[in-house]
Amino acid sequence: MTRRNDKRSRLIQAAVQLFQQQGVNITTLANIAALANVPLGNVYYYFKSKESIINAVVELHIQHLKERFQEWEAAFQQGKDRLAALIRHQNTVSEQTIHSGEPIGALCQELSKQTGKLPELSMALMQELYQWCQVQFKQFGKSDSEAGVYANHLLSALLGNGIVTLTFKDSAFTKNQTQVLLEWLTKL
Amino acid sequence: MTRRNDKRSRLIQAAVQLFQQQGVNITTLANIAALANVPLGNVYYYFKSKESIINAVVELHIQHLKERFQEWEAAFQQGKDRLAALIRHQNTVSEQTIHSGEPIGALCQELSKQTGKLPELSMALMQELYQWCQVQFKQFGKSDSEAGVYANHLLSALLGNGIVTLTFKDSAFTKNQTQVLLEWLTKL
DNA sequence: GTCTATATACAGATAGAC
DNA sequence: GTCTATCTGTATATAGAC
Repeated sequence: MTRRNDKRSRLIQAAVQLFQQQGVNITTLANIAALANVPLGNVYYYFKSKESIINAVVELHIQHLKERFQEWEAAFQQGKDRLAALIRHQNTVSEQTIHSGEPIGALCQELSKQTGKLPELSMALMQELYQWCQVQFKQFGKSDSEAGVYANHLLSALLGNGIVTLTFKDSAFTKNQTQVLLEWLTKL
Repeated sequence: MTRRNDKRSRLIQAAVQLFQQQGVNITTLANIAALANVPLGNVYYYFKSKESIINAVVELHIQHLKERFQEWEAAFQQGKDRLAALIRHQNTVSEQTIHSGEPIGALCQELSKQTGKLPELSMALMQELYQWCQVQFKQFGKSDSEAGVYANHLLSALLGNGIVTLTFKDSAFTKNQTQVLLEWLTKL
């Protein structure tokens, strides 16, 4: 790993964190540079614009999703169990959700309202999540369209719960929603 | 209605619209003033800061919610039917959701990450929605805690579906989620 | 009450020394 | 490759003429 990549990835890491905590629009390049311990002017050696940092952040989220999906695919044979892992994962990060909300939902909401290529990018991120869920539902016998409806319902519930938990600043909203979704999943 | 209130309410209306379409952080006072046909400098005769406009916008949302709730309470005797009206309402504005998302969820997500009094304000808005749902669930026999869990699930599903529909820019996600929620409600 | 002009602050982005 | 200094644009907010 070169020194170049080291600073670059530190900047991306810092951006991921700040976008999540404060939102994309509020976060300045100065914020990111400061958290990454990189001088402001140097940022432009690694990224040509703020938008290109956003791009890199979304790509990283997609990569992290893929890694997590691979873990669950290796750990669980059944689609139901894999989806249960996704639901439980939400619960394990509930304390973080209190302060920053659900990262992917918040990011997509913000980027979808932007101009330029950002909306498409956020669609790709959401698609990653949606398709994986859909595949898991199909794995245990649901049809294409059923699986789509269920994936939509599951994602909506998870992302929306991020908003509720963040707004009320109370992880109890995540905890009881987790139970409801696990019961729903079991009965499918 | 005095001329003063006329301009003031035009500014609030414009802010409601722009906050919904673009988000709070991106929207400038110049945007709001232009849409309301009020010179920029004049805005400060009616509002002492951007934050006070945000305040007024949230208050208006709360007022609109109360009005809608009163209509549904008058139109339907049963809590179940009232909640069904809330679910169907989401479907009637689905075309708007494609472009701007679900207004209250988006607003709360943004304001909850801000500093100052805005997070409390967004909590009050969400609380309005949450409590009304909870009351309706109790109306048809659910206990306090059951009603809380159901209200949480319903709100999460509705607000989260706003993110999914906005990101994919496809109202089909709202339509099939509406069906799922109505069936879920019927079986409770 | 209304509006123009402007002060102030800070954002994204660049030039160029080292 | 790295960093300082700075340009340029634009946001919030104010001063003050009318």
